[in-house]
Amino acid sequence: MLIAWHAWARRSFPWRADGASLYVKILVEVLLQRTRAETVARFLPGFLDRFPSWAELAVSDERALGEALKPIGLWRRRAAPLHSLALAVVESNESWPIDRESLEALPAVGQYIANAILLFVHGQRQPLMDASMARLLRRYFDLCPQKADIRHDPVLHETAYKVLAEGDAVELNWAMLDLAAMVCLPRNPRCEDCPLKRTCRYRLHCKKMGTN
DNA sequence: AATACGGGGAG
DNA sequence: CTCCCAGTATT
Repeated sequence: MLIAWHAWARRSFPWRADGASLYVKILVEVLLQRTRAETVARFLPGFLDRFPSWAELAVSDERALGEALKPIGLWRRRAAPLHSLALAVVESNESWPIDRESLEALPAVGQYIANAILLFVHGQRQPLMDASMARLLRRYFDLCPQKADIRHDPVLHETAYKVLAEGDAVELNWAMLDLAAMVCLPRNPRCEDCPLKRTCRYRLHCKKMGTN
């Protein structure tokens, strides 16, 4: 069982803590883009020291924000959109849209972060569909991706919604992300250590055809 | 459908 | 040294 495994193997991050603010939860999703969670975990305290809220972020100098983001990379890519997002959030008095179209119209918000907002802000059963969750689902269910872009792959998303249909959607998301990050690795997956190895379709596929 | 963005960690 | 990382915006 995925949740049973996660109960003892779960990774602990500041933004997963009970007291984590909505600001921290959404902000980190921007910081986590193409960036290891452990890297963000180390970087976050100092960043929050300087930018503790949407308001502080909104009134900050964009160049200074870029400088602050340098240690985790993609700083030029993140600074402007993040600053614009902060302005929009303050302008709306921190009330988040509930429809996907409005959310994805926000700066720095794409398919993934829109789902994160629907999950964390509105409590909807939405998948945090990143590259690693896509890999996990593709392997476990032996899926053939319809699209090169995981964000618009109906098979991946339908499968994810089925997984999230029952139980704690947030915990299930974290469990899948953690399993993908620690066991279902991109190159050398540790299948022998996997809690799902009994039912995973990837093991057979793996032994017959090698890696993928 | 491809690419750029980016510093840092793991093998 | 190469590959990959809780993606997004642009071409």
